[in-house]
Amino acid sequence: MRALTSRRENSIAPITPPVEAGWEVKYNLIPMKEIVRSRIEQALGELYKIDPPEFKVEKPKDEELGDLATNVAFLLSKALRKNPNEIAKELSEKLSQEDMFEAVEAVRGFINLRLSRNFILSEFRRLLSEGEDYFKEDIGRGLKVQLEFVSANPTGPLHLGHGRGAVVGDALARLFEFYGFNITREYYINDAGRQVYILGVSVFYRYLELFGKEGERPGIKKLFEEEGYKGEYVIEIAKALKGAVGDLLLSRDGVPEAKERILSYGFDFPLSYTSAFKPVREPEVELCSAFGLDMMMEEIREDLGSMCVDFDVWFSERSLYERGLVDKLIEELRERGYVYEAEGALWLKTSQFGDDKDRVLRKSDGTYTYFASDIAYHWDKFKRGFDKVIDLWGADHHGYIPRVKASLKMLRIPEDWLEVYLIQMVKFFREGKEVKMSKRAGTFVPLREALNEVGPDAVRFLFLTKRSDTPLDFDVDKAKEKSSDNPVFYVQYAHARISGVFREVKERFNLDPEKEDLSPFLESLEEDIELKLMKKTLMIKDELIDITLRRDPHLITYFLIDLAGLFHHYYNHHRIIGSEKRIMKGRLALLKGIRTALRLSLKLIGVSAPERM
RNA sequence: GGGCCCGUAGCUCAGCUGGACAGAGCAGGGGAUUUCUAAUCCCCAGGUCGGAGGUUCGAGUCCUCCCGGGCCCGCCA
Repeated sequence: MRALTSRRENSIAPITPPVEAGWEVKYNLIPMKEIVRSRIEQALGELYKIDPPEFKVEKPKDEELGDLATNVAFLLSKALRKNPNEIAKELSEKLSQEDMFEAVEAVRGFINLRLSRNFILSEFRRLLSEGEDYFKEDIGRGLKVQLEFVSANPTGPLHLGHGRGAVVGDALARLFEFYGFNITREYYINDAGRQVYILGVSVFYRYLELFGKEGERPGIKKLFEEEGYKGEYVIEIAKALKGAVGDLLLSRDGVPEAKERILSYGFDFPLSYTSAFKPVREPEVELCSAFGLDMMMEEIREDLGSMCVDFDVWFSERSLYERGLVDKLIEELRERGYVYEAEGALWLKTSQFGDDKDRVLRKSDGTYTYFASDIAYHWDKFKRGFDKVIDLWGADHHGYIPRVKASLKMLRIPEDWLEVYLIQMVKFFREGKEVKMSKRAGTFVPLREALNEVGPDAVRFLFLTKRSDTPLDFDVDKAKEKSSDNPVFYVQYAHARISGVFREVKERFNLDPEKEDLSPFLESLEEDIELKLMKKTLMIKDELIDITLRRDPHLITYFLIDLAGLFHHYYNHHRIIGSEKRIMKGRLALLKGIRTALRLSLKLIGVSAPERM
């Protein structure tokens, strides 16, 4: 996911180790890279008596070089008027006295650090005793963050692109929650405006069709043919409607009775729009709208639910109008001098704040634009006291960002309060051919179809195998394959294998690795790969924090595949059961730590961690 | 015409806010299993990072231009 503003602007809570805290305290409070950073900073202070620059601590490209490396010598070379390599050498010497490092080496200006066995073992023991809390940090400190995502129009079923937004948004929400943010997941329902009327027309037309009477309402027929929703689902709604009300809606007089019938019919989903229904101009069409909205929202909720995505708030656009918030907003903007009238419409001077041109708030026919209610919506979010709002929009809305940002500036809302990320389209492939999606023609591939065929775990995982602002190809046939082409199974299998070993051990040795404290036996592990596995597992802490601050949840799938791969390799080359007792126990401890990391990471992307497969 | 995004191995994509010889999976070829699940593992191959300049000690990464692909540019939602 790429930020629209710079990463620095976007960062919520940079991890700044408390200056006054001693090393022992930090040792227990911050991720690996930060622990190392603080050691380097201290060494710099002692050596050169200077304020350390903004340097990097990162994994070297080649693992052979070390566990971590820093570029600090390059950055200091100007200030100290010294050759980077010379600085690196001096610093290496200093750092090698630390017992957390096994080796510190200066190579062409880089400083490569290898963590000591003792340090890794002590960290891993901590992981075993703390479980997933080991990876946790209170970065958010309760900061109120709202994540608005999906927000698909309730005029049709969710398609794959919405599913992608749901998965990315939910994963972000889970990450933020894990790191101490107070998260609200919100879905904005566009239940106002013309599209809702068109939904009603479409449902009503299909309803008439069921009685063979569509020809009797030429106005409805024409509108349906020109603008109606042609998808199969509209027919389903019409059928359900007919089931509940019979032929009552064929005459306008039947509308009040029809409403009562729907409410008492025994639908097992909430009928909030139907309950609130009040006839205005075309009661039969409007009742169809209300019932259509109820049924669509139910379907949307179900689809999201089957991917384990749920929202704290389902926010109705209509409610903004009912509360008079749109009018109030326009009044507010007018007072600030940003609103003017031209050609019978009401305009907002967004061009003053970076938009290409001014935008219409109220059309000359007196109705409001979607834009108007959307600003009102964000204004309302601000007034609800969120410290930060993150929106995930479909990529086709990208041109919309400048005008929303401009209007927020007019309302004196801080620039970095709103972050917007774009979710790119998903192309659907079946048998190697693309299945085109078009809502109007009704040929789009609903999310439900993919979920039924492929299953929620694979769908979620696959949606996170690519950065979300680039288009994604979704190949159903591949997704269904239970092969290594499908990385979700590869990762889940690693988890299932560990669980399998634990079951076996319980049975054969009456030893329960879940309950028993096996951490003292880590000492008996002497293979390089075992140390490597520990390091990789521990470094997940750094990865997860990074991913959260960068809002790049797709990277989770990459380190999962990486960790699972190393584990599978290990598993194929080393016996756990059958090795010497103390080694077996050490290996069980190792597996337990790995499993904790796998479980947590899978949980954060909402994928299940099966005990067996 | 303007704006946004993308262009890395035959294919699908990573590349951690400029750093050390450019990575993974798939596809292709060859091997491993009487053992804790073979949905696994091991070995082999492949790229002038779309092109050209520039900034820098250092560029796949930043800047400019060009080429190619996608999306968006409504008093639609």
